[in-house]
Amino acid sequence: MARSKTAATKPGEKSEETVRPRSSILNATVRLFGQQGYTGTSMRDIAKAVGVLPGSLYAHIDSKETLLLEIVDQGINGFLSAVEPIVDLPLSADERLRRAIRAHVEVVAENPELSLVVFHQWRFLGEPNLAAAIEKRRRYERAFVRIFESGVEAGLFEPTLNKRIAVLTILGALNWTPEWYSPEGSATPSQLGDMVADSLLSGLFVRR
Amino acid sequence: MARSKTAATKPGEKSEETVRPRSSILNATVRLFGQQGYTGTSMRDIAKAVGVLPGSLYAHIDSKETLLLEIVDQGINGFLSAVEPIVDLPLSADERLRRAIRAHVEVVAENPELSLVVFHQWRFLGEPNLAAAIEKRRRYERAFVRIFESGVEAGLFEPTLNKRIAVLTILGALNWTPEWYSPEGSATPSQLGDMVADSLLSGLFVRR
DNA sequence: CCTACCGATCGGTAGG
DNA sequence: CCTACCGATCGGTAGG
Repeated sequence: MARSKTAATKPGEKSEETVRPRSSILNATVRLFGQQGYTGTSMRDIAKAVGVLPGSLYAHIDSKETLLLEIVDQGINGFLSAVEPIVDLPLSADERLRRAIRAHVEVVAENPELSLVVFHQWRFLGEPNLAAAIEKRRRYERAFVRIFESGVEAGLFEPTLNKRIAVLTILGALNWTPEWYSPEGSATPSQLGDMVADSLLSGLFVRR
Repeated sequence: MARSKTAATKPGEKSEETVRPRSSILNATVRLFGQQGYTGTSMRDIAKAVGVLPGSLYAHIDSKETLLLEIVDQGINGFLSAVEPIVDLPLSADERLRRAIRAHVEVVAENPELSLVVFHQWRFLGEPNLAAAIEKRRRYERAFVRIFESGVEAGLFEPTLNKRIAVLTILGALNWTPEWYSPEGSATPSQLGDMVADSLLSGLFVRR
């Protein structure tokens, strides 16, 4: 099995290693946390998936919760760095919202299991990190709020809509995408994002 | 099963019991499963919440998974029985969709924690019951598909929308509601449902 | 990364 | 519903 000790590689030195153990632990953990949840995954599950004995994991990671923290934090950052730059682009609000939705679906498609962890497992973080994760999630919501608000100000979006509910509706639809996204589908992530944007922006009624 | 009752009360006999132990176990379990998840909740957590020693729970329930099964099944049934009767009502598709959305939000508001369990914890059911739960979830989705399709057939809903994505968008927004619903808000569940329906049916653009 | 192991906690049961 | 307890599994560690 995994007979790959990379003692030959010193820090800073160029390495042609296949996969460094830390990354393969993180990858396996993302998959397991996504499928079974944080509390439903044991360190032994992770060790088995990596092909190592349970105790050996601790040569590369600090604790189960540190693993969760790294995954959730890196995961949220992926969404933030994809969507936040769109907020202030010199484009109409509907076009910016469409691009934000598309970006969101693309990030989900890049790693659906990571997205599942991001949306569902952050609750299990301990208290200093929990607050930080919640704050980052709020930042993400705010990006959509700002686009929506600028659309209302521009006279483009319906001002009588309840702003909070409208944004929560959009975010709900988006946060649910990792639940149904499948790489098997024929549509590209970008096309899927456009379809979601079509539904959300123009609603269901026939365009006349 | 579980014919274990307090010995003083015979079946059929009137009982002035305050809360029967079975119900208080189920109530506590819904709350804990909703907050900590199925795998994150121990039988000892439940026992403590009920005010009883861990072993005593088994006088009233069969197993942890049976508890989950009952909760998920009863929970899904609540959504199905609220929404399915609306599908074939002699009303326009948009009015039926609005009522279905309102009904969904009302069911969520009735017991947000139960809704969280229904939407997130069904994965942990074992195999005969898992398939049954998935089938019931599909039935729920089909109710919305049918309303949407009848709206397209009636020339009311936009036929160029991707049907599957449009319905998944709606369901995503709805399935996310227990994540943000708070009984503290000033709007009633029915009003909240209307706001969600406003966003989803007509989209964001100004009505002219 | 393995061997060997720790104390704590898990779901659940026998017998009252 | 309690007492008393079961074997299994948990996250994690010491020392190589």
